[in-house]
Amino acid sequence: MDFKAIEEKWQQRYEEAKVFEPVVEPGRPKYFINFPYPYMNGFFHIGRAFSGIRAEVMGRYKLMQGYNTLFPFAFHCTGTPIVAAAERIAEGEKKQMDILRKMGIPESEIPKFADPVYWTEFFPRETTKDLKRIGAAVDWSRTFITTSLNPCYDHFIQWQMRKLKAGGYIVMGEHPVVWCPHCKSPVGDHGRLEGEGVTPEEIYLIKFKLGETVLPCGTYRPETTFGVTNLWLNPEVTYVRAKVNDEEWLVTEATIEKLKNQKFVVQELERVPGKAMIGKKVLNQVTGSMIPILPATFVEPETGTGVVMSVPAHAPYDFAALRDIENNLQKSGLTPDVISDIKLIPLIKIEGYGKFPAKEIVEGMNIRDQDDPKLEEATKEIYKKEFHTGVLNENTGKYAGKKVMEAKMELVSDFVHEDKAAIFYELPETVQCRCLTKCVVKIVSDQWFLNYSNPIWKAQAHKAIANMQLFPEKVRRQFDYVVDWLKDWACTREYGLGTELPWDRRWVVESLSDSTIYMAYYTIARYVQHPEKYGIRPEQLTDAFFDYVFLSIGDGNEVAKTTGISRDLLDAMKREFEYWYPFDLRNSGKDLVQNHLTFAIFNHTAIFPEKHWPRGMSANGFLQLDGQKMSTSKGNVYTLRQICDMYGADATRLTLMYGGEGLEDPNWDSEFARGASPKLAQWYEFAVENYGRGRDDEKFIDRWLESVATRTIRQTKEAMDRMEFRTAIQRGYFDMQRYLRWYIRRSPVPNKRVISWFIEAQTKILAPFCPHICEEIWEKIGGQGFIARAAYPSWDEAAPVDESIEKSEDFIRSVIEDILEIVEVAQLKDAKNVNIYTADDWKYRALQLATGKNMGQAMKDVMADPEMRKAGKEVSKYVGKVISDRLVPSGVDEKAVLGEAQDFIGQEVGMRVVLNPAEDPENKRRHAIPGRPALLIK
RNA sequence: GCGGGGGUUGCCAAGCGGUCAAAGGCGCAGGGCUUAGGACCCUGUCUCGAAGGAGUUCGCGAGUUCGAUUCUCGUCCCCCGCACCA
Repeated sequence: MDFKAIEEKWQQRYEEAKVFEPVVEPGRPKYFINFPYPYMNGFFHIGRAFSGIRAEVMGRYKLMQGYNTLFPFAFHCTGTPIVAAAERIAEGEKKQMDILRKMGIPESEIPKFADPVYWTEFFPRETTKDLKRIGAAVDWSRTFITTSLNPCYDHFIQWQMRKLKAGGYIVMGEHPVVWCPHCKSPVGDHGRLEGEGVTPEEIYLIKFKLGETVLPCGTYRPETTFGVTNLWLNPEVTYVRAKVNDEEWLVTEATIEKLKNQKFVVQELERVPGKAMIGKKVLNQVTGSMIPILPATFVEPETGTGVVMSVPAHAPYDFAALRDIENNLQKSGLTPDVISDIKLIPLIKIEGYGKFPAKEIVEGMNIRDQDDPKLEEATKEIYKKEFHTGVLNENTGKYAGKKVMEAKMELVSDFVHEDKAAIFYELPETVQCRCLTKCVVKIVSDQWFLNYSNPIWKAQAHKAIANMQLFPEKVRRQFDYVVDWLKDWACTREYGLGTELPWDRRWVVESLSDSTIYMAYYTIARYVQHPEKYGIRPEQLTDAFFDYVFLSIGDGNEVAKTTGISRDLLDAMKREFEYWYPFDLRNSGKDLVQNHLTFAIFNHTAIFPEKHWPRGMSANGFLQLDGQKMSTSKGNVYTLRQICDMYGADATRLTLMYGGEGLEDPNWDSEFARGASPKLAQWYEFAVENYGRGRDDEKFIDRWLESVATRTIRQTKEAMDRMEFRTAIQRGYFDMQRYLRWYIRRSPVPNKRVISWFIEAQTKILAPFCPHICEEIWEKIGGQGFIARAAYPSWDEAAPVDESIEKSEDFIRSVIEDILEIVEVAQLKDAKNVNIYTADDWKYRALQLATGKNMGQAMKDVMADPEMRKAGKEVSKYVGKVISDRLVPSGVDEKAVLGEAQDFIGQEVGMRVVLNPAEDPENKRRHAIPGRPALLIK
């Protein structure tokens, strides 16, 4: 079977007939589904294709449900990666060129990628091809790219930003970033050689005082200020006395640059060798005590401020260093009295440790000195325990009795307000820029933020979520959590492709911020993106235009006049928006719940009235490849194009959708993919061969097939409604096929009406998953139009599932299985004859009377029947079994069913079947119970 | 660490108080389709079993219950996110 030819044939027909380019049809219910446009720095990845095709399958399903369905698609080009990659190509960087080579870009084409604009042309074009190739039911008349390269979209984003600003949703502020001092720009993950995922962490500078000089000690644990016994300075390091804001600080040289980057005003005064400070006494402003400065070699000048406070009761490093001094007082050059005053000060109680946890762990782990690497582990252990389970002691004043976790922020805020501490940012690990420079933390000011921390806005977002349909329902918690957790989002960048911030042209709108309400743009894209048809020029897309079309603000005639767009065209767009909006569902990978999808919710509530807020969101896991996580290092990353070449469109789609559902990571099963085409080919052949053929008389088994298929279609539809596509394929394909196989076994010549009905239903169920082959079948069996637009299978509510028929069939199956098992176990391969004895009538009656009751009541009711009393002992034995095994009557007329299926059973087991013969040589009949006839095999 | 999602028989995966040795798919084994078969159909696929049965299983450890894969608690492991970025 030539799948490729079939796929191309139908893709062409789809395009010619504009099957997926819906137009406004007033009165007809619509369904608008979409998918976050992919970023165009490469081909469409198979993992992303999984999420995209889920949306597309849902769209196709809704179309078959009768909805006027819109599934548009666009391409994201905003941000730095494309620009950065193009620059690297321009520089001839091998690594970047290899990436393109690996994608299959011919050598001669590579130089073109030195221009970022080329990326934005090439990849959207190629991705479009790939999506058409997979049969994606996309309305391509609405496609576009982002950034100023698309002036119409650019105007739309400018309108959006002005709208948000006018609404008070955009504020100015500052925030810490990872910064490259050489490139003079923030360095995101993709711009780093080292330090992926590292972000600035807040640390606290506790101010100790030596006269008027402040010694700021960097710490993650401000609560331990209550237990400081001394400070540590590295005697081998040079310190600097400097004017910092209005105070005089003492810090290491390396700290000076860091302070400057973090908005401290710094003026260096003089250099001081660390050694000179040893032995001096400083004031702990929090406790009021005077403590000495002691020497420690573990103090690194690059970390924190190079000034460290010592809490030997709770910090293993401090305890070890202090012990080192005691052990070798001479070397430290200190007098004994300095040391003798130092007493460990406990301030946190935790379970499993005594008063001095640091002492215990250092001694317990046999840590030799302050340079012992085991200290790292000890510190982590104590920190974790104390932070999560620790309670502050009475010597912590107003914080006493509180948990460390809870008291920490309160105490920081108090210290800072009392000028006893300052907030500072530090990188917990080294970050190296691609230019080889070591990165630092910089506080960027004049930065524009989307004010997601605004509680009123958060409340709106919660409200929107509460009214949304979510798949799977489990993500609701996550959405609500994210809304609460989200802080202000820096929505502008200094660098990269995008839309200039309309009121401050230095900035470009950041790439997640230009992607929040663009689904609205899809509704009018078929007009504004096609000047050749409608003659709309970008400059005509004024704020008044968008206000009118999207928000019904302003007078149509006035807007037509000022924009120069005809009133008719204007209103056509307005109608289009009002018909399609809000969107019904947006599907993506689960990673976008925490940012993009939630941003979309926020921004919709800010700009649109409630009736246009999103109706639904859905999320799915990340595609694994044959159980392996996809990653470049494993070399198992595939593009949609590659997979499609290997397996074909329908097989790829079916395999993807059978890969999994819910939030768990789905799996691409190559074995399944390999077997998919033959399976589909087989269905094609069966359908075409059997449709409209068969006998006319109706048998028991025909009703059985109708019954099980009806039930299964219903289950399939329910799964489809919830986007549970794996379940839908399980029920709607594999279960259906299993039933069909049994049906054919029972009745090699099918009933004409039933088999034709079944073939139609099965093909339609498969159609959203494997559209091409299903179109082909549909055509061959004389279906009207495209199966893509045919009505999804339904069932006759009046002739519902017939349980007794299904149970009867199960009964036959179980009898056959029992016979085969006996033959197997008793090694009766040569048996020729099987006698089947159904249970005595009284057992059916006893079952009827006893079922669902307790033993006493059951016996009473059964024995009330005089007939029963005759059988006495046997009756009580059977009733006992009914109760303990919770048996229930099946309602199957066993004699009749076996009579009907006698020949079939005989044929299946290869024996002559005799039903209820008078003779019973081995006295088997008495073992028979309802649902379980006795058997004698000879 | 925090928030969320998970750990089921060779693999993928359903089940979420009794009907469960646990659906389905894949893989594997045997048989059939009177040549072949990467097609298709049957059968089997935890262990034992010369009559349809019995036993041991659902990350690990406790508990609730007449009864737990399903509920509670503890514990270990895996995935996603923790931001300024696509």
